[in-house]
Amino acid sequence: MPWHDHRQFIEVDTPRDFSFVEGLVYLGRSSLECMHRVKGGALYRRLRIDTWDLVVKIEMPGERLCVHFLNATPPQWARAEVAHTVWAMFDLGVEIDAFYELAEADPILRGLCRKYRGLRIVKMEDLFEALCWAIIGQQITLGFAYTMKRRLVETYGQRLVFGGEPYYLFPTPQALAPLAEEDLRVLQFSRSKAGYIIEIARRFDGGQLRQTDLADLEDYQELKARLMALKGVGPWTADYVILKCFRHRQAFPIADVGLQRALQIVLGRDNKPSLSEIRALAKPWTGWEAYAAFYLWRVLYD
DNA sequence: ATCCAGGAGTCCG
DNA sequence: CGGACTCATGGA
Repeated sequence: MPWHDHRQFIEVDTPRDFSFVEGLVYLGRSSLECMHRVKGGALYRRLRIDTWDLVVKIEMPGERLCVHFLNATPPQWARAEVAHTVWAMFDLGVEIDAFYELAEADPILRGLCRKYRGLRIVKMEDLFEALCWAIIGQQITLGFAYTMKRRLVETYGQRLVFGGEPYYLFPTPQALAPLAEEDLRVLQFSRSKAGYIIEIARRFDGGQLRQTDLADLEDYQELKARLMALKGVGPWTADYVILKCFRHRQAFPIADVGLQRALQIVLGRDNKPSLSEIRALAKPWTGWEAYAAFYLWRVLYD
């Protein structure tokens, strides 16, 4: 992961077949997103690196990703950490050639991979945030999900205003662990979702649940099982979170309504494919299911 | 009112 | 295990 230091900004080398623009399309897919902003071909967001609380602008004017430090000048070790974070954020370590090779032989993926070439999974670095977001998004419209997340973030996250714009850190487990269900119900969380999220916050806070422990798990099935052991985390949430947070590329949220809608569009049908149909279609995608899902979602953002 | 939305838990054979 | 039923909440 080679990077170049310029003190007030860093540059990160990028592999072939990486489209920053496609990453921005994904990140900018909803105007209701509260954790970052896409503006003028750049991504603006807050980044917590140990004790360093950074506001960064990420752009790609040339062959390298460029991360500008807007509110501080972090030390060299923290800049190195930022380079690593950005590398992971855009999944730059994945050798995507194998996926494209597989896609060329697949009637569904072929067109998608040609059209959206360079699109890589945009990751979330924080497992707790990913779990909360997935649980929030269960069985409700995305618009309402964004509203719920914004309320949670505005109420329990940490706000920083820079350049007249608000930047938030997602609520920590420590911030949510002491809550009672009613505290989230007033934000229009259902009783069950409130309970799930608070319980998971307590697991993190108590140290029984640690992202690093799960990241060490080599086996996808074991990781999925560990996530599903949490109340409120079913197959869809587990796969969604693995896709967004972990390296395992087998993750495939097959029950995802968006995925089904995307397949309906790509197949040019007037109804959504059944789970068994999707299973059959996804057979050739073995080992790259997460990328297949991410590319399919992309058709929803056009 | 009715159906849907980036599901999960539970129970049953 | 796979299926059926229940729960839960706002939006269109």
